Amino acid sequence: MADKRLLLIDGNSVAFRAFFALHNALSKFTNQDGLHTNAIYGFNKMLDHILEIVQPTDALVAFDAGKTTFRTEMFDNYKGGRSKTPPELSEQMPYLRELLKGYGIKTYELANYEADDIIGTLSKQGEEAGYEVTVVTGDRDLTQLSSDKTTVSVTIKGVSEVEHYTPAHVQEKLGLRPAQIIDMKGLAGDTSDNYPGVTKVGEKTAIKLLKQYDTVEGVYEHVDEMKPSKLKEHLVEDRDNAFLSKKLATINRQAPIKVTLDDLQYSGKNTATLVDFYERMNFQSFLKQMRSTEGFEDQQTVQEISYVELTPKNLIEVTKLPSELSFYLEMPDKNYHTSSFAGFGIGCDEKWYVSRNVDLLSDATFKQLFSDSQKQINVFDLKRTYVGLNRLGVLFTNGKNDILLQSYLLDTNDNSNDLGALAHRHGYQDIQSDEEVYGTGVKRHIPEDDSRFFKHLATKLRAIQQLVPQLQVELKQNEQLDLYTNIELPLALVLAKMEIAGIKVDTDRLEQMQSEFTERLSEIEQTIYNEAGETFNIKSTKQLGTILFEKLGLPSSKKTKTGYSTAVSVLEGLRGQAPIIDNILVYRQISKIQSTYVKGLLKVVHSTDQKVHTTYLQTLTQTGRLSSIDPNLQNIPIRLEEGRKIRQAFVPSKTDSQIFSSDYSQIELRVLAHITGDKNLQAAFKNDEDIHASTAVRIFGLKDASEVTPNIRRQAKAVNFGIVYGISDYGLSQNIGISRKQAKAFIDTYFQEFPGVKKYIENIVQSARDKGYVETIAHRRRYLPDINSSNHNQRAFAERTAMNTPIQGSAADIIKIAMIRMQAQLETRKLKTKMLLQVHDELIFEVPNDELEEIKKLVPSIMDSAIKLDVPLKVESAFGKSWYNAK
DNA sequence: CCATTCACG
DNA sequence: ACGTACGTGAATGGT
Repeated sequence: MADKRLLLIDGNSVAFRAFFALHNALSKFTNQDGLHTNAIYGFNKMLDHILEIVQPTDALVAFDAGKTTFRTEMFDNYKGGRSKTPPELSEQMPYLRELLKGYGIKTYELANYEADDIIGTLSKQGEEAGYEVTVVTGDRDLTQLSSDKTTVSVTIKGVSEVEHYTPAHVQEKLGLRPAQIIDMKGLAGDTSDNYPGVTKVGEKTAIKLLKQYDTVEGVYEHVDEMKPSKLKEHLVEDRDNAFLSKKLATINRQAPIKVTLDDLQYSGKNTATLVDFYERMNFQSFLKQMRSTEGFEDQQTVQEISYVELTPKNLIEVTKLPSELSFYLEMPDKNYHTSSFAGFGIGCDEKWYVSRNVDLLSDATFKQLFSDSQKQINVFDLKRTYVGLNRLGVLFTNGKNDILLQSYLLDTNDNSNDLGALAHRHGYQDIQSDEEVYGTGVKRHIPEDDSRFFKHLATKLRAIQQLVPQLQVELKQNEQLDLYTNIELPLALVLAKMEIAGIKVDTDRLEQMQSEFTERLSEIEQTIYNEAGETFNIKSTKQLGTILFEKLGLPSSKKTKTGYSTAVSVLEGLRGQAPIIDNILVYRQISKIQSTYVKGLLKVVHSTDQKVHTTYLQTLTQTGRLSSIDPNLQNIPIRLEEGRKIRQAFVPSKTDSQIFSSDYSQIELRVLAHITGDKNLQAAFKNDEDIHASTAVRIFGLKDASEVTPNIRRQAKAVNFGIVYGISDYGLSQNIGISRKQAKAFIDTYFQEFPGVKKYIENIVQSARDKGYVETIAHRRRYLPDINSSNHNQRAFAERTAMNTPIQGSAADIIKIAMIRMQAQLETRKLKTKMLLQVHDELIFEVPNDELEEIKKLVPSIMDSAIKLDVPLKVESAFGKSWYNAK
């Protein structure tokens, strides 16, 4: 084996081969995010195989830079007629580059040149520098590069098997020298690259001619001597084509590449990067393979890091740190309102201070530090940190960069609660995930070994520092700095304060409800057992299905993956056919209230203050809405009276106070009117009309609102909802129980009456196709990778999302701005009123009676002026002695 | 750990 | 011809 071995891979061609080799199994190769991975997988297999054989000292993967090249300039139909790359393959290309990064192999592309030319140029340079060169490709044209120093390996049967072309092998297969490949292509042309060659001349004839005359030039020098024949006529006729085709087939071996052989050293793969990558691609077999490799543990370790353990004695040192710092507070449980504290770290520029003793944070040193406006503290998850510090009696007012919040804004999928995983996704490798250090499931625990724990804390601080400038640049590129700085960052503090405030729960009321429901449930249960003729678990859809559709022989309509559907919509269709149906519906309703709301809430009331403290997830939803967990206070019942009574248990924590609630009226349709610019929709809001009624007038062609019956209004309302959700005739027909044809007619009329809305829908879908994402008013961004999918369902879903996200998301932007201004007003006016909850278009407060008059004016005025739209925003308010009474 | 159901906007 | 409304979280049963 030579000392210097150069491996050159044609990235596009191998990826293409890999994709089609595993095309049958396409649906099996998808990761957690729905990304197809078959080409990446196949490419990886090929790489492992070829690296084993070649053991290169230097390596590069070349990619095509784009459609236009110097060849398309020579012949504008070059590669014309080729069907475009399937989106399921294109979506994999960026990840292929990530894979190669993990393998430590450089990639390169050059505008106006194909990957072939890069490879031709480097192989020539390599030969001259004394390398043994191996070229890997799926394209046999490249065999023109084979020589005594260069082997061209062409993938066959899938991708990991290759056929090695040496000059001898070319001779054996074709009877030609490698250099004659281009002459063969000149005469025969190439259908896949769409250039013609000579009419009626294929590979066979071309080879015969070349054996006699050696080259295209040779053929034409002697064409006059040939006996008259059809072949001769074609040769003469297509002379120009032959020379052009030869030129097109010739690989440029002097492309103006910017890489040199010195850049291509190959020193083996980066295990940590690959493990992370394989996890994201869900490549279990490669992961297993890596774990079984010897020295895996060693390779996992990140770059060394030093730290100082903080103690009361050296506490003073943190005051001497520079003004911009990283801080991390470790709370092992998911719920930070109740979690224990494991430790913390602070520092910058390789001076990392760590400790398990969180009591140190309560020292005046830190109290001063965290409210010093001259300092800027960077963290991962500001809201979590704020609440944690608050529990330790420390007010945290100078948080600057929250890398969790920032990476979520950059890509809403990037919302993992693991700093290590986040860092890896942003290309920073010197950190392990919590899972790796703390373990998973029941085995998860903070290491007893100080050095292991402290090192992990220090690497977190380092990762924060490294990522802050990078994310800053990316936010700026996306025009999202304003969204971060003026909305999400201040909102994090507002939310923290709301969570800390909590809402008081009347547990006596809940317990009273619990015993009432228990009694009612056992009565209904008995009736159902009697009607069924046996006892069974009513909560089991499987058992219930058997009883209803087999034992009682009721007609089953809808099925689920696992059996009969027993959803409400199905049961409602069976009403009247058997008395058991009504009882089951009532049982379901009551037991839902009982288990989720009565028992569920009682479980999470804090015994210290009789309150529930929800956690808002600020970095979860794909639209920019908040979500609420543990408990979820955004889905407390309201539609049915039975459930609505739950709201009686949410009460003011102080005497002589009220629960006050303000909500935006029709905010999504108002946002729709603004974004689409539709004049008719805007006029309805400007005139403060009942929007569903005026929609009804338009789509049913009525004279005026007086002709709108409740049923017609209901249908118009469903159409309005449908528009916001990204309408389909089927969806609408299901929702209001009409035929699909009728639904389609409604939609068509709607678009005639509201042409601006129609135009918007067309434009937003096109823009999503072009850019790959959609945006809200405040530049919140959602990527839609499926918008160009060849799968109809996925594509249709992405199109509906493209319509809905700017609307739902802009409404979320608006209420977030209102919340920030509201909290600011409460503080500057030194009011005792507390903002407690947000339910998407509604804010709930606890208001002392003597502030009620002020709040009644203040809240709506702030909410309706949060943002200036082309239509007015409308806010409605109510208050009472419980949330139930605030209606 | 996934599927189903149902609570909310 | 495809098979559907958009965004969430919690409880439960069953593998």
